[in-house]
Amino acid sequence: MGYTIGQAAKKSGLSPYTLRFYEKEGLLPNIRKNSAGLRIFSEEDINWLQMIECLKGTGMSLKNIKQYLAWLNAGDSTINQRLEMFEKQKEQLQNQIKLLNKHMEKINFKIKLYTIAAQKGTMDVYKDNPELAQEQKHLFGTN
Amino acid sequence: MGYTIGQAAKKSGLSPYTLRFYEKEGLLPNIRKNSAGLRIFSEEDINWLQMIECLKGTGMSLKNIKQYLAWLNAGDSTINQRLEMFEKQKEQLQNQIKLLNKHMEKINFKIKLYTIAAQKGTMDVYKDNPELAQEQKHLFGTN
DNA sequence: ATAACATTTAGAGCAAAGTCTAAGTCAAGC
DNA sequence: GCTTGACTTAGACTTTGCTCTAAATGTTAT
Repeated sequence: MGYTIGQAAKKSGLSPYTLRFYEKEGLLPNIRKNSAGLRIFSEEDINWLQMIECLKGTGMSLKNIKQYLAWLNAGDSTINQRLEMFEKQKEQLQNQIKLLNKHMEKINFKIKLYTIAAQKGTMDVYKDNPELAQEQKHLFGTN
Repeated sequence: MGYTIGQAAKKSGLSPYTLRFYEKEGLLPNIRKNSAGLRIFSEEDINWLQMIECLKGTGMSLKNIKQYLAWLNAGDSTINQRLEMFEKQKEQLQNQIKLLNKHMEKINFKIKLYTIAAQKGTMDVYKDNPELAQEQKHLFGTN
């Protein structure tokens, strides 16, 4: 029926330091304390930590997460702001994934290149594999 | 035949401050200077900046990028380290993309939820849409 | 009942990655 | 020949997000 800070840390993958820090910052309101003054994290608190991880992991700053929390606490009058926030976050996330896929292409090319180079023991691979030069230019060329 | 720092900044999307900072940190070796002492960025320098962006964008620290640069400069004897580095980076990137897709599911759910809530003007949406509660639990439940 | 361990607080410290300031140089346009 | 604007340097400052320290208190196992 509730987790200590250490247990919550394990469940969430964050450190106890981080959890205290988040509480200090106002990102974890309403954490209960037991008679000895120890924080008791509820299942709900753990879920909220997961939401924080989701937002943080998609590039939202703690400051903006705090804003979202404020809207949550403000009730129904902020539904539209919250919807708008998630829509923006979605768009941003789509762009982020697109960008990462582009990065993946470059990394895959480098792996291909270095695999050949490793076999030959030299970076001088273009003469035997002229198509690599083309691909290189396509992936990295700026003009 | 070469860009000033301002032009290179525009081309790369970084600020002049950042470019100077990168040079100070040793991430941009061999930047030429003209007779007046102005930095002249070559096409190659711009391409290298793109590679930095790729590595940084996939979570590599500047310190590790510097290590890669050191391997590049060391020549053929470091081909295997570089290959290994890119393979690790690829794996990490795959995990990152997987995680972002999970985050995307949560965000899509929130958009669905808030869209309904916005129509109704209240967060009390579960009674009319009991399937949402299920989905919520599936996406956010911890046990 | 004592050692070992987890937790509490306030506040200091830290690492990463920039970002800016100040004082000076230089080239171009009016 | 003077102003405007981009550039130079060294070095200080900022932001974000933790991470740790110290001293005290509480809990658990032996």
